Formats: sequence, structure tokens, C-alpha cells
Amino acid sequence: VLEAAKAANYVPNRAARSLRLSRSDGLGVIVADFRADWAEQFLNGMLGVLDSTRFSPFVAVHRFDEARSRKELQTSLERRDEGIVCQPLPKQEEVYRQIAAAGTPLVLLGDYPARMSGCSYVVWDSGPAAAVAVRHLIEVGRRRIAYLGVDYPMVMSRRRYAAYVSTLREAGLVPERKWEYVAPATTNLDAVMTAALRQFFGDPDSRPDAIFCLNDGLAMPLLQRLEAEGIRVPHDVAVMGMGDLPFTGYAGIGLSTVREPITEIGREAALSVLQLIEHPEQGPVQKVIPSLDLRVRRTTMLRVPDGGDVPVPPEQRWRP
Amino acid sequence: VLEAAKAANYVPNRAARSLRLSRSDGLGVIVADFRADWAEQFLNGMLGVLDSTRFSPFVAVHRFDEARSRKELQTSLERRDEGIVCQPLPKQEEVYRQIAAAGTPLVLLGDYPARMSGCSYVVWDSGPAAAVAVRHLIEVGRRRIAYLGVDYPMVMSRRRYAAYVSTLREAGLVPERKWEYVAPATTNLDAVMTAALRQFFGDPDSRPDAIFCLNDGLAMPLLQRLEAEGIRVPHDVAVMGMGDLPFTGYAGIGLSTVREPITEIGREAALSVLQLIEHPEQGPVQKVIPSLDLRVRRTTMLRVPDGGDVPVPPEQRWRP
DNA sequence: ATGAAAGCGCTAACAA
DNA sequence: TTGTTAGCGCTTTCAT
Repeated sequence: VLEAAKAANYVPNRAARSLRLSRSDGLGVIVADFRADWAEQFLNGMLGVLDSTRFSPFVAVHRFDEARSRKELQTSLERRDEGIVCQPLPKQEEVYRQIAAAGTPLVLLGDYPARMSGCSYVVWDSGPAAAVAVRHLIEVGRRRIAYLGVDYPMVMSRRRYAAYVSTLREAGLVPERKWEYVAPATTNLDAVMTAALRQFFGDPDSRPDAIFCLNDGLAMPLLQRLEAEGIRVPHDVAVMGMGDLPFTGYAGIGLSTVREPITEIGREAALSVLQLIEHPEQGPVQKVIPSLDLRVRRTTMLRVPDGGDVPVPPEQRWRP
Repeated sequence: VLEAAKAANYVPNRAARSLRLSRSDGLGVIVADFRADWAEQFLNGMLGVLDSTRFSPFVAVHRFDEARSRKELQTSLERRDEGIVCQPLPKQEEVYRQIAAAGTPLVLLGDYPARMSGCSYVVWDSGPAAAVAVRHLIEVGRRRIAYLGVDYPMVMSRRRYAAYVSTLREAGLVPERKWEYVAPATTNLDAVMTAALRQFFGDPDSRPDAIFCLNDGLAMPLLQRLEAEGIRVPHDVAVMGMGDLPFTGYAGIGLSTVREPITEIGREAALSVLQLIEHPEQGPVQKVIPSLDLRVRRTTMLRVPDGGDVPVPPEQRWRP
């Protein structure tokens, strides 16, 4: 019989199977996009766990678009995915709440909205990491440290900003409004950088000597623009990112940053959603993964011939 | 009635719908991985077309692993996806043939195996592009041009190599065995670079003065390693990539390369699979997309203070 | 117009 | 052991 099936090129029909078993063996995975290897590393982590289970992920992107996010979430529900894992978007709290209330396990990735106390999430504990980053800038002699962020009203993003402020204060420095630029949520980073540079460097008497960026995705185009404007990094201004996306370590870029444990987030997200599926009664899973893994590179330090890295001495730095 | 449905949080069941209609509205999309924004750009192209149709893509990765590729292909078949789009892998020709024979439209991306005359594909016409790249190296004064490739027995990859050889010959140069390194298919690029550098630079009397890389994915770690070994780019050796992956253009990297029309490939792949679904009788769709878009950057040219780019003069170059 | 029923392909339970 | 059947949720057809 099996031979005949093979001979006839029989392929079982998953829709029928899933209908009969009322179980799909599928997990919805909705990431922002496939940029800069974040999804690559995340999925590696997830697959490491899922490969030995009956589940397989359906990957989709929301591209920071509310309508698309809603559509993909709906598709996932219609497909009867047994769990959903997604990078959250603001203004979707209500949808997330509905999904969780309807009994589909939902795990948020990387950040989570406030006022979602009952929801599950797996995030990098990036508040302390931001403190490490800012402290590094202070240790290499910087005192006028600017903040470049993006308007993403989520808990961990806010903690990074809060860590920036409190780390400055602890060092006896005063965070200044003119050295803070929070971009509207947009994909047009060119416009963001133009506005940020005008604010930071427009007045020669109050230039910052370092810029702390909310994430590497902001730091990279910033470096591009600084280079184009002839502002020397790290001499005139040091730059710190957050995340350690793979190519930031390339010699020619050398962005100083703190490593986000992306693969671990993938692994833990997979474990969390499995846990929610198998033991829904045990309530939400909330994981905060530490990583204080500072990567000191060219954008904050000088490489000296004998092989070490040193801070840029004050006399080599920009002055009005 | 609709109100009651909404109130009861009714969500239609896709499995049941697909079973009844024997039509899934799904397309299988299997890419190698989510590295270096290839899949990002590709999917942008696809979504641009698919968003206005009833189809939505199911994205999966094969990670250059035959078993995983087979599994994802099988899943796609079981899901009754109405078409499949995938980056081909060697040794899967038989599977591709079976799928196409069984009536599921199949479109290969980026490259295709020889001896698959009846299959559909959408590829970059990278042979002429490779010729443009090699000619650029010759024009900036390089004469000892090495080839760094990877063992990927597909038509377009072979054409790039063939273009390398014939472009050298046309310029009166002789391709030499010692300046050719073809890596085994592996993800361990570190080992590949170690072996390649030993072969190219081991003998000071026969160093190449340029390296033409099959793709940017090879060129990036090569640059890394050259930097680490203290071999100056472009002074000692010029480097050309192929593809123009987004971050290769960052100021600090500045990889000279030729642009692969990735978004166009995504768009055309979507159109092709739709065409195959709607008009299967019209036979395979084979699209070869031109792009000779040379991006001249730091790894082949010197930036001079007055704003232009010039070749490195011979006296500044390495000699034994 | 509205309602009833058949059937998509599978699996599990039950009958022989 | 082997064979038969009900039913998962939907859409279409056919009957009322």
C-alpha cells in the first residue's frame, strides 16, 4: 500500500489533517523585517529549539506597519497557529490582549508595551546595558554626551533612556535638552540624521563630544552622515550603539556597542511559547535576559601602533 | 448574525476553507537565510506584487542544508501552496523536477542548475556584470587578478567565472591556477579565508594585485582578514565584490561591486509564479535580468582631497 | 428568499 | 487484524 502511495506521488494534505486533529503544528513568527541579520540570528535561536518538536514556524514581517501587523496576526489566527511570537508595535496593545484572551499563546519579542501586565515576553535587559555603554563614554573622557533615540513607547526602550539620564547624573553630569534627539517612528533615517545633526552641531559653542544611540540601526546611518559632514569619529565625537549587529564589528566600521543576546532571545522565545502551549494554566512567561557585553571599538577609542586601544587625548579633540 | 459572530470573537478557519475550496492562497518562499538583507530586499519586491492578489507568502529558510530544504519543500507541498519560489541548492534537481512534474509551479531564484531545461527561474544576468567588474580592475591598472569563488555548481555562478577568464584573456592577461581559489560549500568562511590567503599571499614573488570575488558575501570576510593581516586595500590588493549588499556601501567599508537587482528579482519572481499558476499551459518562465550597475568605491580606488577618485599609482603599490 | 446537505482529506473510534 | 464511519469547519449546490 505504501508503495502504491509513493508510486502515485501521494502527499498528505495538511489542511485536512489540521482540521481533523484541530491542531496545526504551526507557530506564527512576526518580525519587523529581515534587516541587518536580526531575524537571522533570532530564527537560528528558535530553530535550535523547534527542530526537535512537532512545531514549525511561519515567518512573516510587519515592517512597522500597523495594518500589516494586524493582517499577519489575523492570518496566524485563521491558520490556527498554536502560538504566536512577535516584535510588538505601539497601538496594537488591544489586539495583543484579544489574542491572549482568546487563548492563543502570545510572546512579545525585544520589548513590550507598558500596561500589558498579563502578557508574556522575552527581552534583553537593556537598561543596565545602556548604563554600561554610557559609563564607557564617560570613562574615555567624554562629558557632553548626547542621546539619539526613536519614539518607540515601550518599556525597555524607555529604560535605556532612563539609564542614560541616571548614569550621567551619577557621574555629576547634567543631561541637556539640546543634546537629546528623539526621532519620530519612521523609516526615513536620512531625514532623521539631518535633523539630529542640525540640532547637535548647529551651534559650535555647544557641540556634544559623544552620541549615545538607542540602537545600532540608528548608529550606522549616523556614522555615515558624520563621515559625510567631515565630523571626525572618535576625535570630534564618539559614537556608541546598542545591539552589536554583525557587520558593526567590521574593521572599517568599528562601532562600539553592547551585544544584544539575539540568539538567546530566539531560544527563550521558542521555549516560552512551548511552555505556554503545554501549560497555559501556569500563566504568562516573562523573561529578561541580561547582557552587559561591551564591545569597545573604533568609534570610541584610538588604536595605537603597539596594539592597544586608548581614549582620544583631549588635545586631539574638537574644540570651538 | 455578523454582529453575533464578532461578539463571539469568531475567526474563520483557513484549513477548513482551504480543504473545501482545494485552494490555499499560499505561496512557499524558501530562501537560503536572512543574512545581509538579501531576503529583505527580495521580499520587498515580492510583496509589492503579492499585496494586491489573494496570495500570501510563507517564508522559510534552508540554510544551505539539503535535508532542511527537502523538509521545507515537502511542507510546502503538504500545505498545498499554489506555487513555490526558492533559492536552489545543488543535488536537489530531482526534487525540483518532481515538484514541477506534479504540477506545482516552481520558480528558482538567483541561479539554476544545468540540465533543468524545463524549469522556471528568475536570475540576475551576472555574467556580463562580472565582466564589467573585472574590466574595472584592469582599468585601474591591476594585472595579477585573482578569483575567489565558492563551489556552487549552477549556471550563473559558472558564467561569472567564465567571464573572469575571458575578460582577462581579452585584455591579454593569463588566468593563473595559483590565483584561483574555489572554496568548498561551507558556512565556515574563516577557514575559507585562511586557505585563500595562504594560497594567494604565501609566496611573495607571486602575489595578486587584485581579487575578484564571486559575491559580496565572500568579499566582506576577505576584507576583514586582509585588514587583520596588514595587507592594505586598495594599495597592496584591490578587492571587487558582486551584489552590492546594503552595508557594503558604508563609508568605512566601501566595497567596490556591481549591483544585483534583488528587488526586481523579487518582483519578477512573484509575477512569474502568478503567471505559472494562471497559465500553466504556457510553459516555464525564464527571466534573466540585466544589471551592469558598477559601484566604484574604496577597495579599488583612492579618494583624493579635491573630491575625485583615482587609481592607486603603481609606485604606491606593493612590490616584492 | 432561506435552509439543508454534501463533501473536501484526514484520523480516531468502533465494528466485524 | 482489517474494514467502516463519523466528523473537523467551511462553501457550494440543491431543495424548499
